[in-house]
Amino acid sequence: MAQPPSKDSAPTPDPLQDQPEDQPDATGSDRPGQPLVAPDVADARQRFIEGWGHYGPTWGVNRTMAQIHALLLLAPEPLDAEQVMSALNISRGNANMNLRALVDWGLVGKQLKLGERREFFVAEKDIWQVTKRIARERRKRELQPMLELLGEIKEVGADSPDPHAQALHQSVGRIRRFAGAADKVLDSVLRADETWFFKIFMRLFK
Amino acid sequence: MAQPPSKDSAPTPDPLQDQPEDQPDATGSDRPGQPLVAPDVADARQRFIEGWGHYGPTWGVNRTMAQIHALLLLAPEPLDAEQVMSALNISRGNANMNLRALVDWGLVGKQLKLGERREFFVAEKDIWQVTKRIARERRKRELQPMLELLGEIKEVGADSPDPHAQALHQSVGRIRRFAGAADKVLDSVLRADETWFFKIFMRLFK
DNA sequence: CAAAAGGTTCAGAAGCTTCTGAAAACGCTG
DNA sequence: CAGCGTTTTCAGAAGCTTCTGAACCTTTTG
Repeated sequence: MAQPPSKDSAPTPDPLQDQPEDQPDATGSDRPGQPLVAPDVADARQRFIEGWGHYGPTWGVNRTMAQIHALLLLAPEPLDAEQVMSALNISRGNANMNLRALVDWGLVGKQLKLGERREFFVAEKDIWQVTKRIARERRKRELQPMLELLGEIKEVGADSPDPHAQALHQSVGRIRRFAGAADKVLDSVLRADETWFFKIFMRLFK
Repeated sequence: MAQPPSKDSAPTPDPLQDQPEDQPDATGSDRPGQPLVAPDVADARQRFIEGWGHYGPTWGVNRTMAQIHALLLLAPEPLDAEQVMSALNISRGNANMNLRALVDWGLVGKQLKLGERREFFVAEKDIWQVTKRIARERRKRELQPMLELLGEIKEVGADSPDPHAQALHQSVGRIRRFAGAADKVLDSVLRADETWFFKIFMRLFK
């Protein structure tokens, strides 16, 4: 995180490869430049999981959590902890911890099958829901505390002649107005029904 | 990053205090519950810088970078490296590195005063510009590579009877459509003129 | 051109986060 | 209530990121 903006002029920023994961490519296909020969399913899965894991951290979930989420997104049916562990080559503790975190975030649901003691996990597959969940969390954890702080100091320096005090007061004011607006926007969007939201946006930005 | 959603029911999530920074409170004011006695300017500055630094990482800039940015946001006039170093108690190397990163991100500008060899730094004070810069960077670095990956694997499994292949194909399709829409929205917003954007939004979400 | 002032670099230190593996706890079922 | 399959916990290990401080480089000026 926080490298400076890519200065390199390479048009393709970076192949999403992360850790090559010594699980060998289950296929042997060596995808050529042309998309004529479609890469095989297992390969695509792998690439998706790596990509999702790669960008997870910038959404606020760590890499393993994101990989588990990706795995579950692609699973046609619920998986148990054991399956997650072996698919991603992670330890029991790690799997348990991150699965729980995913459940806490509301990105993954626990499912109990009758007559089964194991717990199974299913990902929320509706990406819009996923986005809303994350946005909601981050609003609560980041935007709102910041707003509160800004509210507390918004009057400071209002009527001081000192340029430092004035600069403070003005900056805080500007930021507060902006953050307040953003908060309102977010709130509306998060409350809004998906189709309503999309209808408006699709019209505006098509 | 990536703690699970706050389960604690405490309504005030967390005082933005981060590192108490043994620079003693420059004021001695002990702000009471009521905002009658406004906290003093130096105290407010400090709190703002700490808060900004605290949330920086979730925006993609690290803590020190965010603190420097905050410091510059509140400064009535350009600061040089020395001032940044002593205000935040960081080393020369650290200051240099993070200042440069801020310049690369486009969040801070270098300013040369005539007859001065030192470089001075000014923050972009327009928060909407700041937001756009960050959004633009992240779009380029995260959204677009992901879209490219999704494009490459979008056909995989399309006509396979295997449920794994089908699940893959469907998930990838859903995510790709969503990401594509998000990308278009972002693009429009980023191109758009500030006032235009705000006009529409303020109308929609007031 | 020597000294001074400022900027840059980088190897190692410090600090955080995440992961592992093993032990403990849990909760059925016979 | 013993045994078993499963989940949870946690101390230490591993790995990453960031920070420091000192050496190095560059530019200006007496």
